[in-house]
Amino acid sequence: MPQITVTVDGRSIAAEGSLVKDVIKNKRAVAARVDGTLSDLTTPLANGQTIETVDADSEEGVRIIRHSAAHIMAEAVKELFPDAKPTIGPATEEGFYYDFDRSESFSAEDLEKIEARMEELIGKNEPFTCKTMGKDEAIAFFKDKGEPYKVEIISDLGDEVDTVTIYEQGSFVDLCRGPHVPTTGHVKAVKLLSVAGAYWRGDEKNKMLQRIYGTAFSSAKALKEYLNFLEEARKRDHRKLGKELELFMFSEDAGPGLVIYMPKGGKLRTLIEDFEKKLHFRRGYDIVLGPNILRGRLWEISGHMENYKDNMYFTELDEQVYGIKPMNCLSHILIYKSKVRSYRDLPLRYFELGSVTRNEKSGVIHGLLRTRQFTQDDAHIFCSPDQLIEEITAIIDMVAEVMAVFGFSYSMEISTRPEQSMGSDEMWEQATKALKDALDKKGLPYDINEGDGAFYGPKIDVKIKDAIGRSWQCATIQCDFNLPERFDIHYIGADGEKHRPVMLHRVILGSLERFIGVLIEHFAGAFPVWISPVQAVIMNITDAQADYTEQVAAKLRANDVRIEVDARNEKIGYKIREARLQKVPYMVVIGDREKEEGTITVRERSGDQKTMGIDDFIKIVNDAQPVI
RNA sequence: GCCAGCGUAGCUCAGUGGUAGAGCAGCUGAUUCGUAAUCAGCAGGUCAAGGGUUCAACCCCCUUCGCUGGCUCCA
Repeated sequence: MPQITVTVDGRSIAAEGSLVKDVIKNKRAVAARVDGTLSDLTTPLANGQTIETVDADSEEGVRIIRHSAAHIMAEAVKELFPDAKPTIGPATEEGFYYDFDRSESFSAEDLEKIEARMEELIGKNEPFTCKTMGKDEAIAFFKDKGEPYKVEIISDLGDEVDTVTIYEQGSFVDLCRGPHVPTTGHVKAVKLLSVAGAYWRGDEKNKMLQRIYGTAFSSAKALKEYLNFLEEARKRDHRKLGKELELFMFSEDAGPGLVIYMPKGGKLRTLIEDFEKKLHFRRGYDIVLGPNILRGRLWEISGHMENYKDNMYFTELDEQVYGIKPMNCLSHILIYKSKVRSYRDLPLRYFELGSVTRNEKSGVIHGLLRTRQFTQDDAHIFCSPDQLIEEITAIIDMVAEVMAVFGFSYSMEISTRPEQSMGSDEMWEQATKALKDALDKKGLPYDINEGDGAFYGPKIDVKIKDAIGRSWQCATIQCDFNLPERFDIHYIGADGEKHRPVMLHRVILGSLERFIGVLIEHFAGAFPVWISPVQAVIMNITDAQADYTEQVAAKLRANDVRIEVDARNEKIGYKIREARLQKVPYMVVIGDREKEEGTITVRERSGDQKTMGIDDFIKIVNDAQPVI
């Protein structure tokens, strides 16, 4: 064997051995990057290669572990349920899944059995081996094994592909690009999580398969951390907290996906709305209000009938069709059209806390995060083309400002033209470019999300990140050259000629329902003082302080502090416990000492407390209001 | 909409083919107490709804509604 030299993790060495694993010292390596390509450790070495170790704990390493775990699961499933036909089984952000075609579905007990079998297979430390096969040979191979889905996948590969790789471990063979961990024993911690239906190739016209979700990690500790995270997420679930904190409810009698705000939720939402109204007035927006139903004809013009009809509800009045609005733009356009506009009037910014109604499929409804009726903090900006970038950047600034107030970090992406859409390619290009230019000008990074724009224009989506690292879509900025044309709106330019304005559709919080749901989970129900429905519970130690407690309460109320009084004949510990469970920011304790001194004792959520004058406390609460 | 699971008191949950239970919350009384649950008593349910099987159904079967986890879709 000739002597060869390779570069391993930046160090040039003479290779001893013939495989990648022979030159890697790292015991936790699960795979390697060979000249930049992810490869198995069993890949043969060649002279001059650059090899980088992929450690089990790295992001790529964990992904490979999960992918291998999916194969191990498929092996276990095939052993226990020979009739199950494997389809695909990739790693995902947080774990892996494998889809099977099987007439019966998997039960929770089946999952336990499969998981137990997986543990055994991992214990056997079976090697993963990779083979290359010609396409026709592979098709014959999987046909012979009775695996039609694999045959379909291979058959659909383009003509430029003439070989495929297959991986084998134990009794299981799968079509797979790899790479995989060297042996099953490298999957140190695995857990099956749930079963779900999933369409073959994600198309609802196709057959429904059985998907098993699981996750795997490089260590038992990492798995435990993940399970703790799931537990934490469950504790923060806004549906649970919404009930416990009496913020909102749903009623079987009212219908699914229809939020009913209870007094505390109503207060919370009103506070957010008040904040937004003030914010928008200050940023040069006008507040407008449109009707909830508009003539069908108008939705024809806008293109909704053609592109959005499935999401809309319709009603009939005086034998005429009316569409219940799924978006707020139409009345705003009508306001624009209500008189001749001059270039001097632009930009016009119309803001509406508009309730929209959309026909969401029954299966997608989810608490406040996905409802059939919700209220957007919506605005439409009509401007001249040369004002466009400036307006977009102003919105981006506003998003930054608002997210800072609520304490969210965020990232952005641009969504481009979807299949179902209207308008010319030039318009779309122009609109997409405007969005990109605005972000570039601000020097902000963004991803591209191909084909995910609105039917009338591309958009910038803002994904906010919550306290436990999950991201949520809230703000969106959409650039629209289409509706101005469809509604034939214009302004008179300095040249005395008619010009077409551009329209920006934008929301900052998005759906107030969704945003409130996210807020609940982000803060785990312990809202910042300024939006807490109840800012303080005033509690007396005994009846002896009842009069003074009422005086304190009256003064706080008179100074806009949102309080509740707990004057029940209960021990102070009991009152504190309840207020804590309700996540109230401040508890105001009043005993004989406070009564004599004319003070109050303010206890924070943290348990810290301080005796102070009533005015001091009023100042603390009022100072919690964000400055905008 | 599709696949799977679930639906018992206001809430969290036990329960069995033979006419339904606990804790908390609620109500009443006692206790007047300094930082996460004072004690006692009382009351509370067409077991999601409708149909079927059975001598008998909360339990088994069917249908509908709702919820949960996914798929598809999306603010």
